[in-house]
Amino acid sequence: MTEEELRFVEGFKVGERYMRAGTDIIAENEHDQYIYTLYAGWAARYRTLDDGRKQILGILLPGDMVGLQAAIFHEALHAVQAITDVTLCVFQKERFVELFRKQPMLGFDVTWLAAHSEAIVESNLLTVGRRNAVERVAHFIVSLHDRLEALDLVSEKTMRFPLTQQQIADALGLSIVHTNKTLKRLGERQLISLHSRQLTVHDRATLVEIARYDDEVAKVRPMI
Amino acid sequence: MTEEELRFVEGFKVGERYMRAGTDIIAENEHDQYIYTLYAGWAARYRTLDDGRKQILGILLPGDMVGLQAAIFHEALHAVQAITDVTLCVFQKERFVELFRKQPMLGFDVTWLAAHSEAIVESNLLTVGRRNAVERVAHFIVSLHDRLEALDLVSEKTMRFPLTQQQIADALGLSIVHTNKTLKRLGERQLISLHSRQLTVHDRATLVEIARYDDEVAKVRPMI
DNA sequence: CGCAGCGTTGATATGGATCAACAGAAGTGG
DNA sequence: CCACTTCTGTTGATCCATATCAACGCTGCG
Repeated sequence: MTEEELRFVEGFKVGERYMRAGTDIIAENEHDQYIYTLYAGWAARYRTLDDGRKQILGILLPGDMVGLQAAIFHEALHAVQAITDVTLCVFQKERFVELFRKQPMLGFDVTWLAAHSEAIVESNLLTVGRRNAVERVAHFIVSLHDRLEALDLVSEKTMRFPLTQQQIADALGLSIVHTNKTLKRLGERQLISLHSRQLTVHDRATLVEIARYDDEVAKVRPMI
Repeated sequence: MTEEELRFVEGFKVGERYMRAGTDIIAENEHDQYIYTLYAGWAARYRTLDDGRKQILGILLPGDMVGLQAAIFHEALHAVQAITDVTLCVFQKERFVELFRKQPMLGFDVTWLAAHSEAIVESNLLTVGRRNAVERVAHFIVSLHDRLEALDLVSEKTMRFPLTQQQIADALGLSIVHTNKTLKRLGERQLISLHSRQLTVHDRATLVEIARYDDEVAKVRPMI
């Protein structure tokens, strides 16, 4: 990022915001005037059916952008919920178009992020559409593991893992009971252990094999 | 679109390309030097597991962009297959970055398209993760119906519908047999009829209700 | 004529949902 | 400090939506 771009982004920034676990950062169909970047904590994008069924579309980790869709369409088609307490960098939405005009290469980076986020959703769609329960859970864990590792949030194969089993179930299109049993089976096979919000991946290789995990999404990312 | 932008896009265009039904326009992990716009015909983006299970991520209709991901990541994470015979407008990929630099607002439109395409995938993820078979088929049909209507490709509630049942099954994460039985049931209920690649939607309202269809994706779109 | 691709239909199997009950942990108010 | 509630996780029993298997029919084509 050039110095000029950096200065531009700084000027773009309004401040920071702190939100409690469980609250909605963005509600479905809402349009607020800000875009965010997740600075610390975990969040989840999700959509719901009117009878309450819920599907988590993707997990957001530090560095991810929140509210791009809302910025482009003037209202979000999905909601975003804080999974843990969360701190966000806040940017002004009105100046979003300005970014494309004045710093075209930053505009390109935004497109990069949009495409990247689509790639993750696609990957989740493949999982939910065509993998069985064990494969789904294995895939989910490996892919989160790798993302966290890239952020240097894994040490000794162990990471913070603040998701409830209900949330895992909603991400994978499974019932909570079956999710529980599947997790337990992976534990019995010594592939993972999960206690008090700490996850250890003992045997990534076997998980990859079970999940038919295909590395997939590029690791390089623009700084924004 | 300003005249200047129009001229730019024209200069960007390399030519046209015609492809037969069934061929891959873009293969998984391939990187070719072009980006396309679907000018006529239907196509499908899909991903596969190594044992052959296949998930269709989205149906592409005339006007949709093909290969954006490939342009941004230098290789595609999904493949794109022509469902019918297809004609494509071909653009040069190397000049893609140039577009952002010289015509920032076209860059914004590209981001718009990326976000739009993500919204469709998200919608499909919700479908596959949380709707049952009837709901899935109903949702799939209504949403295609509406997209085709916006393109003025529906007359008398009837449209060309070139998908095989295998393809519908792969889009919805169902088996082909169950897809067949579900379609049949919708037919018996007088909601649709589907014969020789022609689909008639007799009762959109009931389908919407079954699917809990939520209009969702914006209809305005930039010209590109 | 024979084959290949697609659709159709019934019989059977099963993965995962649903139901029900309970256990532990953490918070809350008295 | 103790009841009480709420949230999350655990486990077994049962049910059912969907997958799988197996045949067959139709159509178009070389």
